[in-house]
Amino acid sequence: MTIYDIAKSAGVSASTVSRIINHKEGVRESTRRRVEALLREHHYSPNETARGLVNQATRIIGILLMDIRTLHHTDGVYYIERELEKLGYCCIIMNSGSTDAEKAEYIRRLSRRRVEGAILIGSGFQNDTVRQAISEYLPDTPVVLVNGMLDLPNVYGVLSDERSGMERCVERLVAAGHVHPAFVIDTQTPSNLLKRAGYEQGVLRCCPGYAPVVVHSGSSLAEAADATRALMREHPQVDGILYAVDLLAIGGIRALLEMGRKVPDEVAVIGVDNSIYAEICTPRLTSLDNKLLDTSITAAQTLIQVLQGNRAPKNVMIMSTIAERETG
Amino acid sequence: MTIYDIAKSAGVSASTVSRIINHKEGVRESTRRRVEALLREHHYSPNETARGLVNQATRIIGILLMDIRTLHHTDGVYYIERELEKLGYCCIIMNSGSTDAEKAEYIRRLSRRRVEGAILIGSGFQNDTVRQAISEYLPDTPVVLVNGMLDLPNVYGVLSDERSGMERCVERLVAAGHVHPAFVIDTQTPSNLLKRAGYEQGVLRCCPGYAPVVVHSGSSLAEAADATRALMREHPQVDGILYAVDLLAIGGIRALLEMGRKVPDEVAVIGVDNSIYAEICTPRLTSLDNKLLDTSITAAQTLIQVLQGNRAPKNVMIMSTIAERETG
DNA sequence: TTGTAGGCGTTATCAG
DNA sequence: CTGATAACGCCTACAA
Repeated sequence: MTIYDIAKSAGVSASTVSRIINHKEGVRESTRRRVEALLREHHYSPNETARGLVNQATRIIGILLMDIRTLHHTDGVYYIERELEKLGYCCIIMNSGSTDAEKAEYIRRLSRRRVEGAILIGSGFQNDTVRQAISEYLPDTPVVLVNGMLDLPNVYGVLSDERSGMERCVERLVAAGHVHPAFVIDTQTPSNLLKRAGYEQGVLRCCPGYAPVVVHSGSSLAEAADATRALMREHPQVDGILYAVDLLAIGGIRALLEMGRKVPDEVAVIGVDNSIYAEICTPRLTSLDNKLLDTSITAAQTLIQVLQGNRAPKNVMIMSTIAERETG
Repeated sequence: MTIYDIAKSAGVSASTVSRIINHKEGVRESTRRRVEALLREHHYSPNETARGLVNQATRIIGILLMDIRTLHHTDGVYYIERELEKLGYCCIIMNSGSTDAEKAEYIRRLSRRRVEGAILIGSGFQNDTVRQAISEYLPDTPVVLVNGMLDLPNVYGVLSDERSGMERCVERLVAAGHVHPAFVIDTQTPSNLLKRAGYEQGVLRCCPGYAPVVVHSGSSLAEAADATRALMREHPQVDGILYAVDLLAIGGIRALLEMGRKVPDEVAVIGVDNSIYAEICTPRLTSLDNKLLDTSITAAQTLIQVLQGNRAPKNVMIMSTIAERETG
C-alpha cells in the first residue's frame, strides 16, 4: 500500500496524498477528507525507509552497549528510548561485546544505518579504537558517551566522578575505624580503573603507612565470594572492603558471614552502583551511588540539544554520593 | 560518500562499484582492487536505507516490550539481539507502556519502519487491541509473542506453563505441611492471572475446605511488605505465601521477618521468575522458574526459522520448574 | 567486463 | 488547489 495506490483509488495524484499525510495546507477540504478516509480504510502506513532516503534523515538513534544485561544500564536505556521516542526518533540497540574489534564494527554498523545520533553506554567505549572508528565512520554524527569521554569534535561525554567517590568511601571507612581497607575489582574497564585509583588515593591520604590491597575477581557472586575468602586469608588484617560493583560485594558479604566475620563490625563493606541489589541483600549494602541513571538522562538531553541545533556542554561530570545502609 | 562519488574517483560507473561492494563476480580483478582501495580510503559505508528501499527488505527486527527495565526480560532481549544480529538484522527496541492505545500505536510504528519481523515480549501483548493492530498493520510480518499467544496466521507464541507451575507450588507447600497458602498479585497481566488461576486450582485440589486468599499489592518492595503485613493481620492462619513475582516475595519476606514470623518454618514463601534476586536475598528464595530466557531463545529461533522460509510450530509451551532454595 | 536505464516510496519544486 | 517531474542512494536487468 503506497501513496500511489491511495492516489489512484482517490482519483488524485500522489503529491496530493503526500500533502495530506504530512498535514500541509493548500488542499481542498473535501479532497482531504476523501483521501483521509481512504488512508484509514486501507490502514496506510508511510514507509519510513523511503522517507528517510528523500529527507536525508532516518530519525534513528543508535544505542550501543557492550552488554545490555548489565543491570545498571538498563534503566538508562529505558529512559533514553522514552525521551527520544517522544521526539519521533526510534532507537536501535546493539550489544557490541567487549573487544575493540567488535566495538569498531558496531560503530560501522551505526554508520551504515545512517543514525542521526548515537549514545554509547559504558566506560568501555572510552578507548582509542572506538575514537578512530568514530572519526572515520561517524565524523559528523553527534555521539554521547555515558561514563566516558573522547576528544573528538562531535563526541560529548557525561561522566560520573567515581574516582573521588571511591576516595570518599575510603574516608568513610577510616572515619568508622576501618583503617585497613581493600579493593576488589573484576573487569579492567576505565571506570573500574578510576575506582581503583580513587581507592589508592584514599589509602594514601587516610591510611598512612598502609599499602593498598587490590584483589582481582571474576564477575559472578561465587567468584567474588572466592576472591573474598582468599583476600581474608592472605590479608587477615583487612577490616573493610570496597567492591567495584554491588554484585561482587554481595558475594563478598556472603563469604564473610560464612567465615564468621561480623559485617560491618569486623569487616565493613561498600559496593558501587547503588543498585536494587544493595537494597535486597541482607544486611543491606552501603553503596557508592554513581548516578548512572542521571548520566543517562543527561546524555539523552545532551543528544537532544545537539540534534535540535542547540549548544550543549562538551563534557559534564555528575557527582556521586554514598548511599548509606547497613554494611559500612 | 555514495557509490557515485566512489565511481567518479575510480573512473568507473556506479554499477561496477555496486558489484564490487556486493562481492558479485564478473569484475576485472584490477578494477576490483582499485575500487576496493578507494572504498577503504574514503571509509565508504553503504546506505542501508537506500538498500532497504530497492531490496524491499529493511533487515530490521522490532522488539516491543512494555518496559525494558523488567529484569527478567533484559536477558531475553540480549539473546534475541545477538542471535538476529548474526544474521545481519538490527533490532529496534521500543517501550510501549502498558495501555492498549500505546501498544497499538507501537505496532503502527513497527509497520512504518517496515520491520521484517517482530518479537513482542510479555504477556501484556496478548490482548484484542494488539491482535487487531497486528491484523491491520502487520498482517504479513512474522510476529512472535514471548509468553503469550494470539490467533492470527502470522503470529507465533512461546509460552511458559506458569499456570500448572503455580499449581505445583501449592502442592509443594501442602506437602511440606503448609496447608493454608495465600497468593499475592500485583499487575493484572494475563501471565499473573494464569498464576492466580494455577494457585486457585492448586488450593481446590490440595486444600479441601480452604478458601483461596488472594491479596493485591503494588509492585515495589515496600508495597509488597505492606500487603504482606495486612495479609497476615487479616488471615493469621496463612502459613505459606506465593508471590506473582520474586521482588514482591522479597518485600514479603522482609515484612514477615520483621513481624517475627520464621521463614519458612512458620510461613513458607515462593516467588516467580527465578531471577537473580532470589539468589541474592536472605534467606534465599525458592522460586518458580518460568524459563523466561528459554522462551526468548525459542522466540528468536522461531522468528529466524520463519524469516528463512522454514516452518515453525505455531505455539509452543515451555515447562516450568521449581528452583528450590531456602524459603519454601 | 562494463555502462545505461529504470525503479523502490517518498518529498519538494515547479508549473498549471 | 493540484499534478508532473526530479531527486534521495542503491540494485538489477539489459545492452554494449
